[in-house]
Amino acid sequence: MLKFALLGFLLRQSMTGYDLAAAIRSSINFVWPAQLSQIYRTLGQLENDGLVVSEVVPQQGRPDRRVYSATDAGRQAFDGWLGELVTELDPVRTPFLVRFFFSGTRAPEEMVTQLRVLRDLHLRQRDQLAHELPGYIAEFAAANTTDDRDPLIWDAVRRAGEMHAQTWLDWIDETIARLEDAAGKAQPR
Amino acid sequence: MLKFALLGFLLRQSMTGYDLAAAIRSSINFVWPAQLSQIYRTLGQLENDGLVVSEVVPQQGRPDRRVYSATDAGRQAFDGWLGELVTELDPVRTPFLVRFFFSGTRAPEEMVTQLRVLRDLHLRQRDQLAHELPGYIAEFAAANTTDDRDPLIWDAVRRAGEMHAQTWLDWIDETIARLEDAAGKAQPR
DNA sequence: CCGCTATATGGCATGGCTCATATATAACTT
DNA sequence: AAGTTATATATGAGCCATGCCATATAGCGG
Repeated sequence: MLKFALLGFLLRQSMTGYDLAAAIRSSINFVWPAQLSQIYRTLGQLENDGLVVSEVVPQQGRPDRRVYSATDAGRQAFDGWLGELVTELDPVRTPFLVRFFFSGTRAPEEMVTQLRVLRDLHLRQRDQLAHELPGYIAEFAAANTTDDRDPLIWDAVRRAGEMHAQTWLDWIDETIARLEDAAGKAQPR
Repeated sequence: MLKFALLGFLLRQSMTGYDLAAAIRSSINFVWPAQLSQIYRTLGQLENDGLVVSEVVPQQGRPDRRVYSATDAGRQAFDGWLGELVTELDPVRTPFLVRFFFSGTRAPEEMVTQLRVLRDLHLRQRDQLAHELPGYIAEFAAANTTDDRDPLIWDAVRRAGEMHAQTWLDWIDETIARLEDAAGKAQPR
C-alpha cells in the first residue's frame, strides 16, 4: 500500500524520503500514516524492484539528499494498481469498538466517561479535517504539478474523513443517551 | 488486540479455538476479523503467558477438542485492558481512499464506476448489519452467560457499523455527483 | 545545553496473512 | 456409485508490513 502511495507522489514530483514524509503528513496522513523508517525501507524495496531510482545530491552540514524518481516500470505498476477493481470491502479494524463490545461488566458511568473522551478526540479530528487540512492541501497543490481534477478529489478524500468523524460524534451521542436511559430505568426514583 | 478479544470470550465461556472463530464471526467480525490460524497462535501465546489454560477433550473421528479457559491472571489482564483510557484515535487505514486520492489521472467515468461498485459493497454491508447481525447476536446471547447490559452494548457496536456504512453510501453519492457535475462543466454543450 | 529541523539508516518485535496438512463424517452433486 | 464440498478441529511454516527505538550529523533558536 505505502509502496503505491510513494510511487504516486514520486510520479508527480521527484523527492527525498524526508520530503515524502512531509507530503504524506499534509495529505493522506489520516487515511494512511507512515513512519520515516517505514518510508525509507519501502523506498529501498521499490528501488530493488526497479520502480524508482535515486540520485545522491551532496549537501553541506546535512546528510546528503537522496532524491528518488519513479521509473517507467514504476509508472506501469502504479497504473496497474489504480486500475484494480474493488471486489471486497477492506476490513476495518476498530480497537475501540472491540473494547466497547466487551465492557458490559463495567460501570455505566465509566463507559460514558470513556465515550466523552473519545468524543473530544473525534471532535478535534473533525475540526482539523474541516479547517486545517484544506490549507495544507492548498499549499501542497501549489507546490505540485496538479491535474485539474486533483483539488476536487483531494477534497473528496478530506470530506470522507470529516463525514466519518461526524458519524462518530453522532454515534457517541446516541450511545451515551441509550446508556443513560438504561441506567435511569434500572434504578428509578 | 485479538489477545484481549479471545480473553473476553473465554471469560464468558470456555471453548475451543474453533468455537472462538465462530463466536467472532457472529459478533465482532466486522470490527475485528481473525483467521483460525491466527486464533490458535494467539491462544498459544496466551497459554504461555498463563492467561488461559487448556484441557484436551478426546473425540472420535475428529481431532480432539482443546478447550481453553481464562485464568485469574487472564481476568486481571483483561480488566486492565478494559480500564485503559483512550488517549489517541486509532489510525484508520483506508486503502480505497488512498487509491482514490491518486486517481486524478484516470477517466472520470472510470472513477464513477469504481464508486458504484464500492457503493454496492457498502450497501450489502449496511443491510447485513441492519438485518442479519441482530439475529446472530440474539443466538449468541442465548448461548452465553450475559450481563443484562450486553444486548444494549452489542447493539451499539452493531449500530456503529451500520452508521459508518451509511456514511459511506452518502459520501459516495455526494462524490459521484461532484464528479459528474465537474465533467458536465468541463465539456458543456 | 536543550531541542527542533533536515536527512538517512539500522535492528528488533509484533501481529497479521496465506497456504499446507491431517482426519472423519455427513451432505450434496453429478 | 463416485466424487466434491462442507463441517469440525488443530497445527505448522513462512512472508510481509508496521511499529518503536536508536544512531549520526549539523546548524539554528531559545
